[in-house]
Amino acid sequence: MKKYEVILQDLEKKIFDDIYKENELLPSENELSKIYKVSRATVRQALKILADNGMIQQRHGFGSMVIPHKKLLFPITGLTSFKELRTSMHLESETEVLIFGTIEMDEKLATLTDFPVGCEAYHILRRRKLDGKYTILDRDFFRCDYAPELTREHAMDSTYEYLEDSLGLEIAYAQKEITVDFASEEDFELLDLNPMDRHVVSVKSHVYLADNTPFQYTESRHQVDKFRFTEFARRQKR
Amino acid sequence: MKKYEVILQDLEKKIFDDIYKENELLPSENELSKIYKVSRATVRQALKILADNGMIQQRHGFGSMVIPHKKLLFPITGLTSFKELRTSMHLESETEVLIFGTIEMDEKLATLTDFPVGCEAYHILRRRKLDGKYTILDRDFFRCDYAPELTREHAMDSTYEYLEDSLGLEIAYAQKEITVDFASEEDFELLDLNPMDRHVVSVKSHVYLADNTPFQYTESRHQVDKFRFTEFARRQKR
DNA sequence: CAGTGGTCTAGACCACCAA
DNA sequence: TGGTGGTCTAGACCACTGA
Repeated sequence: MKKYEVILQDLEKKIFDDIYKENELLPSENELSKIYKVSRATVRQALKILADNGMIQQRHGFGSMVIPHKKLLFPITGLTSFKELRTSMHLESETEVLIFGTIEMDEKLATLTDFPVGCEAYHILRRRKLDGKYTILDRDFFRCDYAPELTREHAMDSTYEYLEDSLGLEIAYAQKEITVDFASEEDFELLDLNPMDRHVVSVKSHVYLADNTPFQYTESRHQVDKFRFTEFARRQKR
Repeated sequence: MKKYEVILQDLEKKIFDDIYKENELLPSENELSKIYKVSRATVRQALKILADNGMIQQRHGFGSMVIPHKKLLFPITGLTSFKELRTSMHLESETEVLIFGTIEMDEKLATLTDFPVGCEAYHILRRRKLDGKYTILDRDFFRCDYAPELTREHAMDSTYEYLEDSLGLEIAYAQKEITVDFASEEDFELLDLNPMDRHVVSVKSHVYLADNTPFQYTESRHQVDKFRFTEFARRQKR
């Protein structure tokens, strides 16, 4: 493990365990570099990540203050799969695989997914049950050439676990879009929507590998009253 | 201007101007440090920001590749005010100030805004017209003790310009939450909602200053079919 | 004022990638 | 294997905060 990762995890744990309390200062960078016996640059690398994740607020000439976090619930900033979400929220849930097949990208699908025309992809439709109600419908496209031998069983469980741990794929980043769309016939058919609801929340994601290959396209359709998205955002420098 | 900022802006411009093209590599860090006559660490500081903003993808042992960006529309990651949004989208718009007053925080309001009980705050209600329709309703609370002499005129224009440029307030970060709520009577009264629509998209933000003071609370209510949120997200390291 | 974080340098070694 | 980015060091100077 890298030095800055050790420091990062230690600081995270101490913040979580209230050794460094909300609205109080961490030891100074010089002190931390003595404590961990590393250079100040290494300490700063760990602190930068804490700041990016909204755990501390660094102030020039003053110190690094712990941002209050106890009142916050689950922060979904970044790529978060349904399974991670479920476990972090401690909710009962079930996943049902409705479609598991492959499909070739025609012009229209290629534009949607950002895959090349003619590329073969897995097409997976999954339904998620939360608190006994069908709440989320996930449609996924994975490129076959990068994820060979993906099975129905992987789809039931966590696909990402298989892709990252077993195949060693490096998922790098995603471009997401959240909109509110009209509920389709399929939505009404497969989800427990309130008949009065005309809309669902749609979360569309293009997912890319470390080499910029478009690898996955997902659309997630949520019952409107069960949807919640939170974000920690730092003010853009101008 | 700091050296890394000069490099950052130069690289941004060259990416935007297609001198460094999509899916091609930037010069290596060693080359860049020769080009700009700085240390490699300074180059890396600029590259880190480009990577955070989704402009490049860095790969160990390979190089920094320009992420395709031409197909992307407006990215709203971070704190983006209505005015910035409007100008970046080149949309016609108007702002109307419906309420401009002050209010003292009782127990309930204090919990909502995260301000201390008894604290005095500006209460501003604004309506935004897009393409001739009333589309967005913004309710703002600003702490009076940090923003003295905020006027109706500031509210008509950009409040952030006044707060940051004139008052020198350092807005640091925000915690945002997006949900779909039932449209209230007020929403129906003040917005051009489709009578069939029962919902609006609600974006709630707590905004904090550099010293962690809760300074602003905003709720923004959007006509569902006009709402769109996009995000660039890097995969969490595990 | 002494102490803090922000910027920057000139090195070093390593892990990774493509050829 | 040579070049790449990732980590790390030991310094330096500066700008900012609070007392």
